[in-house]
Amino acid sequence: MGRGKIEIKKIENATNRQVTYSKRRNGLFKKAQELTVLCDAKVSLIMFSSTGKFHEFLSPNISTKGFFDLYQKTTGIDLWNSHYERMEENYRSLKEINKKLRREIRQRMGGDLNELNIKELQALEAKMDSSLLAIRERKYHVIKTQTDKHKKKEAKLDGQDGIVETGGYYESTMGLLPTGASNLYALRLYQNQQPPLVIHHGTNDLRLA
Amino acid sequence: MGRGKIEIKKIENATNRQVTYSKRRNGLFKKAQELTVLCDAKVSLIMFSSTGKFHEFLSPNISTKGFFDLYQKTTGIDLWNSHYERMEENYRSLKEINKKLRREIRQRMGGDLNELNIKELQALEAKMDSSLLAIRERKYHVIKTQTDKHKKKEAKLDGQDGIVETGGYYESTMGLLPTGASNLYALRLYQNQQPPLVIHHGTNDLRLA
DNA sequence: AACTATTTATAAGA
DNA sequence: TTCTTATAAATAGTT
Repeated sequence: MGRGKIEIKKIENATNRQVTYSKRRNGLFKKAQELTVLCDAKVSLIMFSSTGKFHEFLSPNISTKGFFDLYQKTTGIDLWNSHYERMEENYRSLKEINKKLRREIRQRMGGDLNELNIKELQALEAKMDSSLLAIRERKYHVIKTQTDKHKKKEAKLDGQDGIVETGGYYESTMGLLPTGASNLYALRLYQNQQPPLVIHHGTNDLRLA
Repeated sequence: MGRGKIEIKKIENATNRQVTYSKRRNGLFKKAQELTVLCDAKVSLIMFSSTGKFHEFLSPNISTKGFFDLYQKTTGIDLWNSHYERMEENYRSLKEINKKLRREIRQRMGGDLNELNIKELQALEAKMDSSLLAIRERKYHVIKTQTDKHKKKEAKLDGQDGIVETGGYYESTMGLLPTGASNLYALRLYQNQQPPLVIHHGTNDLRLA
């Protein structure tokens, strides 16, 4: 539609190509706009020129995000959504577990005890008792071992870095996670996730699966 | 461009609108196709009719996923990606914290003790001791209160549901999370997230922020 | 960026 | 829907 008919194949002259791109792009956008209005349709039109320039048209009655969601819902094409939702679910689950683990610890430290009834208190007391026993046994064992070592080698005790190191580890874990990990990486991360924590209260023991 | 000029406003007659949609859709696709070839451009054209019917054109030289990635890369528009990445980051962080919380609990229960040195063992023992004391105190307090109540009212003890209920809660939390939550919900979820767990080892107390 | 001769798209009718 | 065709609109090549 012009002074002469043209064949539909790549325009080799770069300048010409750019001009035609510009003209036809506007034409396309206008048509998209008209279709939106005339037919009450939702249209998304995105284009990149051969030089990488970007232009976009989107019906005013919808957001890009909404359009994308609609696209997925309609096509059933799953680019990332199901993964995303599973991750979201897992995220919530982890948060919930975390909350409970924290409460567990708090109670074991003697806090939040007014949330517990007698039966629970007794169970907790018993557990703590046996735990304390195990800790003492272990302590004596370590002391004995080290004392033996000491006697044998006349060497100093080493290993003073335990708790402090652990503290540092906690903090670095919090703040220094890498950003900008790719989605593919996330997918792998998800697939390698550890199995869920299962806590058996029936037998009154706490197993960490 | 037809037998008569038309005004660009919504076509009220549904049949007419449908016909026009169909015709103009084809026109748009043809133009998009031509632009792709003539100008060596990448074009994505997606449309939904007012009746919800879906049609799409995509340049043959790219995939939908690739197009979307290109879109994001070029525009820098952050539909979900930064949210997604932050969530991913948080997810990893939570997993890490979870792991540590579990270890914390295991140790408080008398397990994994061989990871600790004497100093740590002594600190743990002391904490456990004072916790046990607090638990016992609380237990006696509850017993006394309930005994008093009992004497006053001649009523039975209630509240037998503590541990069992908690166990059930754990399990339901694991398996019965809702699926298909919307992304918007996820965003809110993220924004409402609790602040990170901070554990101070320097002062040898464990605070849960 | 304009102009304009042509080609192309399409509104209305069948 | 699909075809037809008169007419509106888009645009290729030119300035």
